[in-house]
Amino acid sequence: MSKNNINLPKTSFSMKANLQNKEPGIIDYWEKIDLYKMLRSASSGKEKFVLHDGPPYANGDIHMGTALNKILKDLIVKFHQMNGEDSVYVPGWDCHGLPIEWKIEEQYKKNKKNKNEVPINEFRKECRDFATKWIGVHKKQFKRLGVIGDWENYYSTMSFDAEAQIVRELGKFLKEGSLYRGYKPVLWSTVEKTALADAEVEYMDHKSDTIYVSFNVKKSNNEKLLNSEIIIWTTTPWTIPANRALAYNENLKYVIIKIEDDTDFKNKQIIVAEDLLKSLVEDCNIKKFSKILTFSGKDFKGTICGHPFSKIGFDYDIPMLEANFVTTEQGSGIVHCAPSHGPDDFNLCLKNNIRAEETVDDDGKYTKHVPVFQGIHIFKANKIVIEKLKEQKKLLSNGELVHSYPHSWRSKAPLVHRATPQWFISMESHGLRKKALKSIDETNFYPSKGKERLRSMIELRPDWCVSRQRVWGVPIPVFLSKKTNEVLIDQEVTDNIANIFEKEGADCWFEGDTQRFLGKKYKSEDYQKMTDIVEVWFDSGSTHAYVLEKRKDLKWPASMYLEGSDQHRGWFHSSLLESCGTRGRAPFDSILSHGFVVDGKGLKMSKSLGNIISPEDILKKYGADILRIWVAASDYAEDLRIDYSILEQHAESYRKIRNTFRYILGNINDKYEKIDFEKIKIKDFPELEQYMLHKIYNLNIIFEKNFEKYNFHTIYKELLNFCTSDLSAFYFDIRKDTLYCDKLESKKRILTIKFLNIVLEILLKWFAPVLSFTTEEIFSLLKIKEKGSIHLEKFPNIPSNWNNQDLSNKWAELIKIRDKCNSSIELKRASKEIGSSLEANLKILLNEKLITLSKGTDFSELCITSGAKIDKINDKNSEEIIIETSKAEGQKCPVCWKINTKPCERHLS
RNA sequence: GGGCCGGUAGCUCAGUUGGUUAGAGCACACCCUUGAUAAGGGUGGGGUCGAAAGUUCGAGUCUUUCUCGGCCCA
Repeated sequence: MSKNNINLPKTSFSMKANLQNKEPGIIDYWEKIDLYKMLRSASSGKEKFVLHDGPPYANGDIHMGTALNKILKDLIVKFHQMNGEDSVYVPGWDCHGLPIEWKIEEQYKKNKKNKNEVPINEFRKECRDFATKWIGVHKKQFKRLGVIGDWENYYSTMSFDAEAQIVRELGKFLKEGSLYRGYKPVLWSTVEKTALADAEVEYMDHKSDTIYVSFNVKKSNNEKLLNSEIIIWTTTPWTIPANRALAYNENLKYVIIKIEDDTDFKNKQIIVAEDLLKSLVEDCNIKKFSKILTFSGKDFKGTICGHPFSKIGFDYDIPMLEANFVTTEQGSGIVHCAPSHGPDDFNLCLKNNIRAEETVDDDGKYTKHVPVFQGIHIFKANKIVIEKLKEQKKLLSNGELVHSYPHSWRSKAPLVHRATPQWFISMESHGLRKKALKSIDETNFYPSKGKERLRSMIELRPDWCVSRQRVWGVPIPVFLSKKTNEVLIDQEVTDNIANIFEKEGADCWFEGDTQRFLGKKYKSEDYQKMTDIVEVWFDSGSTHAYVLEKRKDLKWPASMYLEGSDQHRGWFHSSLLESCGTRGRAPFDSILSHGFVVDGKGLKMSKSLGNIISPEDILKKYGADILRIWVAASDYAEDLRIDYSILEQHAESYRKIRNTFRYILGNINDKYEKIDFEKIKIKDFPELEQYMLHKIYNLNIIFEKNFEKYNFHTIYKELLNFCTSDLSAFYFDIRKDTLYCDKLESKKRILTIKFLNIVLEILLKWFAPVLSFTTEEIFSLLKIKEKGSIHLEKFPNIPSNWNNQDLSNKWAELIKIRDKCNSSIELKRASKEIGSSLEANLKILLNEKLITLSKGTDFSELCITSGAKIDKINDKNSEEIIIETSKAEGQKCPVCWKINTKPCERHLS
């Protein structure tokens, strides 16, 4: 008589998870039953929750950041779905842009092919194919993570309808008048006659002419500066004709010296930064000079200078502007600014209302905007500039310098910054900045710090440059009048272009008849077609228009946009601006941003540090559910650390959760019985179960409260603690005796089984968004529904009558006594008097208050001992709890293993 | 270099408006169990809160500086 008489747990749910091999089968199952479609039809008519997918770039395998992003999205989508909403997720991809263009060009390079000899649409087709290929790869990888979405009907920025809608969106800015043509310096190759992106630039040594040039002070608030000349230093003499301003740093000290050498500068006063005086004096070979005075950079405020060529046609004011990019590394501490030839110069001048203009043309020749030099090539201009400066007695000194300088990766020719015509969307002309700031106020941010971050960027940003001189993208759908150089603004033309793109894709812009875009109203020979393309942030910033607005299964605005915190300057930003410009408000109600994935020490992952972990590695070693736990358990508001010891820890927690399920499944023998929570008569249950139901009630409140704030790591921690502390170490341990040793028909055992069914259902549902695979494994094992899925279920409704605060208070006291008992038992165990707690008998000494409280409580059951007696403590007023543990005497019942001097009452025969 | 954010036990996270010996789970150590068994239970050790200075009767919690790290910008 032993094992045959007891009810040991039995289940087909294995202890070992073997997730890496089991999960793909579950994904196949979801595809087979078409889970996404089932979800949609099951929740049709429900309130929609739309998490609009920010499109990843269709290029290269996914990394941890992408995995984090997609899993987090999936968690939120599933939480809302199980919350009873119609939670729709349509994934998308970002396809246009330079990185893909670059990859194709690299392939060309390998095959000794020249991009310029390939017809543009052949090249574009290769880009399209490349993106298509990676969409396929990504799709597979995302599905493997357990992400449920409309994978068949995904969106992409290169679909014809997207390309058409991008044209329409830009057309709205054009029509409104906020899209304008301006100038901005870009890195330009005069050899290839093209703009280059940073990625196409190689830095190599280059010998430059250097000059020290003087600018005379014309006006100043500070009298002592009058009659002096400001000295600047530059390595690009050819930019002097394009000079429009001088920059100083108000934190530097400057000095006025009087030159006494017998040169062009004899008896002239010059101004330079004090820290650079010594090197300047050496460089310019100044032998004799006297210091007049030193002053703070702040004193420059309001100073106006004259151009060194003022006498030969450059007769305009050169204001001095404050700029913190001015340093004392080299030069004179005052920087000459040509807004058409440097990004710093450009931005500083823009801030001070000095616009850049086209000073140099595509070939590298000065334009008509530059007197004297018009038609001269800039690379031949240095000599002439130096000569003219000498003539004007403005050249303090000149020399040569070998330094690192940008060159074209193709031709190896040196590059220049050159203001080129670009298309901008004005932040001010139609109140775009104001609208965007208002929208930010009306948006919920998770975490809240995102709001400030986005706001400060919008507050400060310059006009939005939406044009790029590239090939792979949507063309800027604009015509310029050849006669007047004016922009053609006609809604009919825009609509016409969009409609053609919708049918044929944007490739047709680059070949064939131009007349078809213009329609009958205009003649193609009168107009110049733009060849720039739209920058990709405008593409993805418009997804709300061609995805949210166009699809019937979605809604505008989206409930949420969710991306990494870098997207405050990226997609959040461009979507906000695009939508505010065209629709007057943000395309989202809320924004959730997450931190970056870093290694176990908080350092970013990099090849050189060798600390990169790929999702693929984790899937192979642990499986997707462990990765999902990592996401759920981490605080996404900060950076998320990951390494193998962290994963190992989560895998350990997973095992605990898995065994919690296994214990339940084993004891119900895989036979799940649905319990109607509303019909439960709570008072039928023993107090222990009532207390556990109260715990569940409380946990549910925590669950709901934290779901509202998207605090998944709190939810996960609470659920894990519940499994570990409340179930495994407490309830399960106590009820083993009932489950194993009571007869099947015992009322207590039946109620215990009933309770296990309740907990099973609740835990399955609560864990489903995180443990998408494991909960599905259990769900299908229970054979609850043919073609069913845990993901079609809703979160449990916990009846309010499970709440029982009085009972909870009482049990808090009982558990305190239990803890004391355990400590006492442990002492006996340490002294080797007993081993198992069943070898112990307890004598519990309590005050009267606690004795009353403990009435009806069997501490031998609670503490899993063979016996427990309660007695009055000697000192009446004592708050103390005294436990005396003794070794149980008598016979061990072969069934329940309790030791008693009398035969076991439950297991007599 | 600038803007923003962050640094609490080995790990993941809690720490309300500044107030008693800084918490949880995991990991670890030891013990028990062998009827959840590559499982389960018990007990216990461990942090002075990135560093320093300051405000205060009192600071993980406020201020300043520094340091380390992350994102964005230059």
